[in-house]
Amino acid sequence: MKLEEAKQQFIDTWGALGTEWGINKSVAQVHALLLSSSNPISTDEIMEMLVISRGNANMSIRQLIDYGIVYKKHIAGDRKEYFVAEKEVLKWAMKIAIMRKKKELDPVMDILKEITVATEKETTDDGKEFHNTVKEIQELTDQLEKIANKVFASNRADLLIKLFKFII
Amino acid sequence: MKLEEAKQQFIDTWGALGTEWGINKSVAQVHALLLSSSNPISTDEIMEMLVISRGNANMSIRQLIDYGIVYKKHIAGDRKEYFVAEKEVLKWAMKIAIMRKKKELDPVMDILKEITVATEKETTDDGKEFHNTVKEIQELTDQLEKIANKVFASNRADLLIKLFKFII
DNA sequence: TTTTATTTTCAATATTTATTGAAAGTTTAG
DNA sequence: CTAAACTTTCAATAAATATTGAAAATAAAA
Repeated sequence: MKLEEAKQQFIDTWGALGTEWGINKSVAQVHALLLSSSNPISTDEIMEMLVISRGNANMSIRQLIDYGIVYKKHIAGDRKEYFVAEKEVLKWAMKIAIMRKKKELDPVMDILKEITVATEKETTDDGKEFHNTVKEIQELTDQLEKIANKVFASNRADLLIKLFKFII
Repeated sequence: MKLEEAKQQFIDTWGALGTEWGINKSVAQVHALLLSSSNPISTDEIMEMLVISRGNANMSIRQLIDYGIVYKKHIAGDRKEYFVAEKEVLKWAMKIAIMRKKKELDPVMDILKEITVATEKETTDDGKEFHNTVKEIQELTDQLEKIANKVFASNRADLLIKLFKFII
């Protein structure tokens, strides 16, 4: 397999995986492209290499920058903006996890909590069972969130993985 | 908040969360509806309560049954099929996790492995750096997969959560 | 300042994904 | 067996989501 082929396959795979998990294909592909490149890349190069429009390239880059996993890089004597991806895997993986948790999971956890409280005083069997179901989900996500928060805060997920492998 | 209101909010929230994570809205809503009900529910009731078509209801139920998180329930003297959701949270959460891992993550891990091997002998700086990036991703996912497999196999994720809370 | 290069925005359009509903298939009752 | 009850399938359609591309905005150079 030639290098360019390998890179292309990586980009395609990343794009497909993103799609399945609710991440825009172009965003995932731009991320993969930047990950697979040693040097900073400009918007024009991204457009050309992924065959996407300027608008799409621009918005995808911006989203990755918002996630904090891609940085702008100024190149002396060039007016264009260049971009590089955070290459440390655990670092960007954690940033994506933190961002998605905050944006998508936290609001749901709040609602689960609300529902749990609101159904506390149900008297019917049906009401009590629903309360218990929601409460169980809420308590489990709560425990997982506490663990996740500690992992995120520690910034030493690598050590934790080692520890976990040792224990289990 | 009235019980019916609470249930509806649970169903809506579940549907929205599913959508964000690549799970069909109707599938997630049917799951939530079954979770929030003490008694088995028929296709007709699902159609009525969620205001969806027979085809959609049928396919959503089937998918949940395929996941192994919803069961058919025969009711004596009734020709209709009724359905109940697995109520034990950890049980269905694990089943969903296992299924998605197998279907969506495992193939990607295979490809990452392939790319890692295929770029082993790269000689250019660019080639070597790409190889390292992919290898790092591959190794991390590999470690996480091993942990996940053990957790899945143990069927005692509850104990592991307690253990983890204790350690960290 | 004016010109030119570059980036951003967003309405229009294309693509993908979800949903419908009626016909075909299946099962059970009479 | 035949009819009725129920389930499944899937082509057609609708809805949601992603992408384009050109105009507007911004920034740098002349």
